[in-house]
Amino acid sequence: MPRSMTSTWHPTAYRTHTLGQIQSEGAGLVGQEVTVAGFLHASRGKGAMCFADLRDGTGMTQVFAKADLLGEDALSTLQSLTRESTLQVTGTVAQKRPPKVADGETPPPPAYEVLASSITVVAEAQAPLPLGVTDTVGVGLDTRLDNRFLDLRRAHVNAMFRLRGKVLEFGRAHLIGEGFVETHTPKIVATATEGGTDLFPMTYFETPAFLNQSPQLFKQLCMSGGLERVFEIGPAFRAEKHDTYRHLNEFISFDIECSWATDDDVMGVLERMIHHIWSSIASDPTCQAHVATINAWRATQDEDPIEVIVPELPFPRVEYDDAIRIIKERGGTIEWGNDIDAENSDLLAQGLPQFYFIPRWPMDLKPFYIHHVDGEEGSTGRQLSRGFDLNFGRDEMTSGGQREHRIEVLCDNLRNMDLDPEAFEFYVAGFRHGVPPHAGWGLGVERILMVLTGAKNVRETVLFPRDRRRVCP
RNA sequence: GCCCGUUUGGUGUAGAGGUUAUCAUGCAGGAUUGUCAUUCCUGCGACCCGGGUUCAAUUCCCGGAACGGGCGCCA
Repeated sequence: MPRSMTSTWHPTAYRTHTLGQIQSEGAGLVGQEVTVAGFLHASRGKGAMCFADLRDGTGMTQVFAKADLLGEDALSTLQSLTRESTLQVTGTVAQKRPPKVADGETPPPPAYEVLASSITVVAEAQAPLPLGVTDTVGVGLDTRLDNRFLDLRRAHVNAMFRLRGKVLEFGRAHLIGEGFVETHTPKIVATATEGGTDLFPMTYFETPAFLNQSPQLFKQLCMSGGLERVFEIGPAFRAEKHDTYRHLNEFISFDIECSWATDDDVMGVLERMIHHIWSSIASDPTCQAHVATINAWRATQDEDPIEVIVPELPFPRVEYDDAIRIIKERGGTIEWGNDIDAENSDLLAQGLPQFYFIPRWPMDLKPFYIHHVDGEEGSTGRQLSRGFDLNFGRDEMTSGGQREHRIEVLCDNLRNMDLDPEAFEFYVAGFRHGVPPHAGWGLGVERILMVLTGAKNVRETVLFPRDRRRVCP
């Protein structure tokens, strides 16, 4: 499996080096003139000298300024510049004087700074800031989201989104390695794709249309089209007026569909992919640095550090039938045929500290496109399906299953669920001229990120979340 | 959609029927400093909106708005 590529930062019109390079390549740069740029993270010193911490996307470097090198005017400009202003600094690289350390303590590794010879204020930051980028005082989520551009400058928030990118990178790499092809399906659709959930209506020229709730039906048509193994990472829209820590009205769904496969086969794909993501993050130094940044913040908030614990393969499987029995044994109120609600999920999750599958749900709890095998019945004699969920603790990460490829059964399912096969003709047609048996799943990217980063609210894992009350920014 | 709660400087908070409204952070000015989350001094800055009760409401009551938590449903 290809490792994550090491990124190369080329010089740009605004800088010769990144601030990260000043630190990582500092020994070789001492005495050399460089131009760097970034946000003014902090500045100290109002007298004859000034220490300014400059921050860019790669790290932080101290700029040291004295009047004899920089000039009186430029020095006082720097000293009066507001936090978070952007500036460009030209100067020579030098090794920082090591800090005083108490006896017995080991001195820190050498660090490098820029002795400023000229500065350009690019864009001044208005004060006061709507939220403090470097402050350790807590900030309410709503204030943060209203000012997300500033919130993102905070180290632990920035680290969250860099980790998000890595999760997608590792997940994508794993699926490509298993022979899956990346695809895109339409987000503007003419009919309700699955029924059940509320959709956002829109107008497509003169035709009523909707934002797609999932790529489900289209990725199945790809199976009919012989693409064999596809995946898609894309948005899904749900007009549900829910208001919880784990729901969004726009989220990113990580979907696969796989031909000549059963539910058990694609559970294997899913657990191998998650295992790959976790083990890649655990062994990637950049990711570990992001985790450390998040943990440094958590420490200031009296929160326990997060740990990247690579889950063991295979993940536990607790069939629906057993899940109901276990919940009852633990005192939960539930009947065979009920969905497993949050409270009962808590009971079930006892003793299951990580990811676990719940396969073989009752057929009448699953959508029309889920396959069933005649004769597979639960303890009450009712028909089971080949649908499964993947949970972490109480939270559902994935739902998936083997799909119904038998056209007569598919149409029966539609009718049994009060849906009209005519309305799904574009989909049903795909089963009329030969189709492989197939299976797949959809994984909530944000929910996976909650697990990885310890975020208690799904909104933390999305740049600009869309929820019941928020469409802006 | 249902239930519960919250709303105090830019940010995060404490608090009480009558206070100079607490603390932290921030901001402004000053002193100190090749600093390492500098330190110290001085100052600035707030009770969500409407109505009611009361001699007096930011505090109690009602309504609204905004936000947060729980549930349903889902990924």
